[in-house]
Amino acid sequence: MTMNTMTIREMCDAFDVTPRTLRFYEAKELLFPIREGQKRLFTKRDRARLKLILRGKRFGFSLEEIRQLLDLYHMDNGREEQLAKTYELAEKHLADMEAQKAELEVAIGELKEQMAWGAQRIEELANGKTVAA
Amino acid sequence: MTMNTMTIREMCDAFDVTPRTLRFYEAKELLFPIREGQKRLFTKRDRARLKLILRGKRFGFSLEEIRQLLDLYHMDNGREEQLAKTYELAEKHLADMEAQKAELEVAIGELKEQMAWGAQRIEELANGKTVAA
DNA sequence: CGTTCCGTTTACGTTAACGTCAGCTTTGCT
DNA sequence: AGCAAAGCTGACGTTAACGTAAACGGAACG
Repeated sequence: MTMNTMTIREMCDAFDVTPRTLRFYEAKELLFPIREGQKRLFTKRDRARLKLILRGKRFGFSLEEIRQLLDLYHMDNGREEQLAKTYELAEKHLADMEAQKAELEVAIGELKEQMAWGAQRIEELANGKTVAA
Repeated sequence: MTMNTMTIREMCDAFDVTPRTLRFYEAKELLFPIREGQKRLFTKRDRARLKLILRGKRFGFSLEEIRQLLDLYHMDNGREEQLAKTYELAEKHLADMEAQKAELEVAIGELKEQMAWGAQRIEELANGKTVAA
């Protein structure tokens, strides 16, 4: 059967991060690799979490924010109170992300406009040069 | 006629930043307020740039990246070479932003799924409690 | 005319997210 | 047995993006 855990190096290669980063995330309680003697063994759960961590980072969330969000992905535990709070947090982040998406669309539109204008300028310059030459 | 420049405090109120931030951006050559004696006066151009800076930050670009991108928004100067380079840079950023948008859409979808699942759990808990009470 | 703001410069402090280095086991070859 | 590679634990260094404090200048007000 396929080994269900990965060494730190395998993780680094798979996710393109350094060992330091993985240890750092463990220290910050974002990952919980099990120990075989001294060595860390990363489970499927760790891999799922790391994937979400890296994604979160790309969207500008802090590690602390991400840590809280990750609770959403193993909601199976925790009592009602905690569950509800986590859910609220998720709602906020969802709103955040949708706002971000909307703004991103605007920004993309504007950038495209600018680029069209820039392309025009460049073409004009090219023509001018050709003619002048 | 409406005064075309703003003091540092007016800027802070308008954009919700601190004076320190504006001076910092000036030091980093992101803004170029004119001077009336000692005091800074921010022009319409500065306001447009600041708006773009803050937007860029929300998308996770560094100030240095933003500074380079800002050149795109006053492309009127600079010769062909520089123009082309700036254009290339813009293309990269555009690709970046579109990739970010795509990923964001996936992430939003997944988060929604998780939240639906979480809502289900919460409801079950609520029902269980009601019955048990 | 004193003081209270607003603004300025200079400079050191801070936080997040790692990088880097030293020194120590453990493990796999040979 | 010997030794290099891989991992581990501190612990200090680094960068970006400001925060914060000290010390000063002009102007507006009672």
